[in-house]
Amino acid sequence: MTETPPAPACFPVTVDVVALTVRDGQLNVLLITRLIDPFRGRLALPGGFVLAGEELLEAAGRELAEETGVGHLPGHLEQLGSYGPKGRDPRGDVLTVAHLLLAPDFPVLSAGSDAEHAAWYPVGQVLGGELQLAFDHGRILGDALERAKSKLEYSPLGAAFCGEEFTVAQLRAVYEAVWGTRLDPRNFHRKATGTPDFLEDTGRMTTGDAGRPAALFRLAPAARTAAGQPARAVLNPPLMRPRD
Amino acid sequence: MTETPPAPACFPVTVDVVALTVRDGQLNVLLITRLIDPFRGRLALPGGFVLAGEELLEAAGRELAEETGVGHLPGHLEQLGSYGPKGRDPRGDVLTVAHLLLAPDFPVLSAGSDAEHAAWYPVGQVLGGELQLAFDHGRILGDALERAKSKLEYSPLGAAFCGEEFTVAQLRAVYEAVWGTRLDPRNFHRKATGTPDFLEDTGRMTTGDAGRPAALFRLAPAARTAAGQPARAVLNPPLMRPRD
DNA sequence: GTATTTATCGTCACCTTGACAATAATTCGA
DNA sequence: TCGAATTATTGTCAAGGTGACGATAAATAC
Repeated sequence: MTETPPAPACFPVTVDVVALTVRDGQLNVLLITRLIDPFRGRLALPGGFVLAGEELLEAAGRELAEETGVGHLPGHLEQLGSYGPKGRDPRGDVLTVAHLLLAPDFPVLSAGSDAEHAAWYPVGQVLGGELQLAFDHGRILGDALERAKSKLEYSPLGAAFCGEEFTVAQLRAVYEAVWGTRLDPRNFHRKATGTPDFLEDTGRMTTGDAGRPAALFRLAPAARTAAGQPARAVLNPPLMRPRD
Repeated sequence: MTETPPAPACFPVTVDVVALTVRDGQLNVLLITRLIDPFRGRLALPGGFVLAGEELLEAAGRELAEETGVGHLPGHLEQLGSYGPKGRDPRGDVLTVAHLLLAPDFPVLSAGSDAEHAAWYPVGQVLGGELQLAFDHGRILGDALERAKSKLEYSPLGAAFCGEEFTVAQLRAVYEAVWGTRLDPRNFHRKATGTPDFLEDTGRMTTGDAGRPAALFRLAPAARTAAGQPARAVLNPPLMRPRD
């Protein structure tokens, strides 16, 4: 058999992004429709090659912005993990570094006809349905969901799905969508507002919605990074997700 | 994934391994002494280039085995995260995928004079002391420690530091070394033996040690993978680590 | 207005934790 | 050989967190 040359092993490196949001109480993931082979016509995670001189997070943010047409990405972006390089692309070995974006619902610009079309898809529909993702993106999505679920337990990252200010019920809807369970509103309210360094009352209230107005909260300073995004683990003991 | 750009961006890809163990009640990390520039003479994480046709975990295991001279790696190996490629190696952009090994203490073969010397170093000495790791390995080590600490909370992975069979006290020593705290032996015993699907009594006891003989446990089947290594998250509620 | 909806506050039993007493079963040392 | 020391294990108890659910507040819907 042929010997593998001892030359330093170089690989094409891509970044992929699992962008999650909650729309109408459903967890959604951002997917693009591939216009070229392999997997032409299939849905895939947005992503692309890392450019020279770029950091991984940077590349992930750039690719996502390019493919959705948004200027500034909302939400929290973090690295998920790396996959490959063996056997995940029929064209050859490609290493991909997957990322996870937890974001409030944002509109995806329907790009022109020659660009790949990006859109939100309900996660349940992607996993359970006949939709099959390109490459190993189904596995990556699965890992991303598991990460998202567990992050909500012990970090304030659920707030990344909400806007700057939000009600306890909106935050609860995030937990319910990500975990796929119903939570008792009263117990959730007690835990969310009672956990130190989690939520901060803005003093303002919602108006116009059905039912009693709700207090508006924002993330407490201790739960935010300098950039304003939720970061530090503060939920101790964790917000426990019901195990089956 | 997007269309292939004119010049697909390729990078040299390495794997690094943060191998942790507990020796004499102290958390230790496996480091090699670099024999070549850059950072000649400095301590660094073991690692090396990913070869064509290799998976990441495979490459990490191979490199670690090569540099320590052990045949079969004990313990639990998992991916930690990727770093770079920008600005971490003075010779150029290199992407590295860091890994984490939690293992029982194993002897490192002192390799010949021309090979890089691998040895265990107490983590406290590496972090606090004048020892400065090569490249961005100090940051990687820091991330690895944080990962290890949090894994012990909600997974049975502490047992990866022990052998096949172990006493509750040995497991407690692992927690104390990794977390850098003292734990009450009685409360730890209650939690460890009382958590379903965590420990399984072998029916055998220790002999010869000072004090009352201790019962020998192994990981419960539900906490093991097929390979025998601890895997599934079972500690719910978690084994809480004392926060400052 | 009255019904409905949603938010928020309380209550209570149960469970887990942290602190610590008590007992068991061995080795160590005189 | 016999206490002393050491380590393991079982309990006890108060404090705090959780799950289940009643009750009340404050808006919109009809």
